Amino acid sequence: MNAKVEHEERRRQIAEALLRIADTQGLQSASMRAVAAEAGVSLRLVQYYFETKEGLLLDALARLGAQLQDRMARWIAAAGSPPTPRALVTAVLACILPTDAESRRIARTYTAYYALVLNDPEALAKHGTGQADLLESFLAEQLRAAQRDGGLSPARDPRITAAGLAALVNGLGQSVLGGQRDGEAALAILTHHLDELFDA
Amino acid sequence: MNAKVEHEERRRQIAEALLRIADTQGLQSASMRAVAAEAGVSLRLVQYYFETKEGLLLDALARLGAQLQDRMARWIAAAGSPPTPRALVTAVLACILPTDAESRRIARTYTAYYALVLNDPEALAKHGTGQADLLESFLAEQLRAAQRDGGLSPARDPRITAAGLAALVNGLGQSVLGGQRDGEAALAILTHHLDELFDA
DNA sequence: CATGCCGTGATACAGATGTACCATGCGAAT
DNA sequence: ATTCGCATGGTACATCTGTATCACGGCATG
Repeated sequence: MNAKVEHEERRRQIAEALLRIADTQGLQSASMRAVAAEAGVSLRLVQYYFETKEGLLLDALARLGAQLQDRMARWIAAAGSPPTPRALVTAVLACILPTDAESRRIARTYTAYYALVLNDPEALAKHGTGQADLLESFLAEQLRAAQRDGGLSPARDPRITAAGLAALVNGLGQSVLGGQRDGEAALAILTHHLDELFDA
Repeated sequence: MNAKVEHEERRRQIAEALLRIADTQGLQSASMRAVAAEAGVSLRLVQYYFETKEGLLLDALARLGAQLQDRMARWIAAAGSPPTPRALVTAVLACILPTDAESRRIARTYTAYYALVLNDPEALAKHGTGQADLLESFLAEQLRAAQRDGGLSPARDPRITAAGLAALVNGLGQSVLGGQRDGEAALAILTHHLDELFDA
């Protein structure tokens, strides 16, 4: 049916307007009216397609997660075929770092949500740990594969090393968003650490 | 003069009420009226001691920074006398990690400010890079000292390693606040990485 | 043709928020 | 004793926010 397709299209249009505002002005500026104006629709329509504001926020957050997953899939695909474990780890981590417009947008928007979700324990339980745990598991698995291939010292603990790498890129991303350094400097620090990890 | 002392005392009382709300409910819940109620004073007094809300937010942020600096000074003092460079690095990094009530409070409150400041470029320039750069410089200096003492391989780049450590603890802190793991697990990951750094 | 549902618009409403204004008490200085 | 400045209280005001309500046109189905 055509109506349903347009429905989803409208929801996407409105949710992405919200994400655009969250990126450029922060979530506290994303009022229903501001989202409506940004999306070029009336306030009533935002209400119509998302009954409540919480619904809109949650839907947009889900779309943001999908966008990040898309980006990661693209960077993984660009890691070569077949990719080495080291290439996969490098791709995934570098992909998260705010080095270009898209990753900066995603990082900034995630940060906007982060502070909001920290004081909402139930939303935290639902959306918080899932993606991050998945990332760390993936990294740990690739590190184990690298150990089997001899590209990584067997003395390293894959789980702990994976957690450290994930935390490192998150922290580096924060420093980039905070203006402490630019994306290239952060990437240089990351690759430096990866070199030390895989060459020792 | 007594009046001035009370003045500062009132400002402290009100600013700490703001920080308490930012910690427990987030900065978006820290309205003038909420701060007044939390501090046990009238709305008019909050206006009187801080002409504008922005002034209150900035003052409270400065106090938060001082509290973190105090905590770091205490942890440095507890690192032994004379402390080894490694002990200093460990103390400073572990002190930032949200492992007890105070550090969790500071980390949560900083996060609340973080999202707000990200979309205010001028405030970002003033408060953003200073503390973080200072921390990294301190860490780099201690790493150089460790290299002179033979406790750290001279092959490591102090600046890059210091930046990596700072980013690591920030990222670990994020994961703790997000509920991905508890403070002890984060501390275990940090000490594991420090062991690998200093023993290799 | 009539009916009724769906998308859309305009607007109303209640509450919150930052700030401004007026008033009052009180201690000190003239 | 009067005046003056500071600390404090109460409250008004304009604006914004999320949500609810009323209204209208179109289109399909009976």
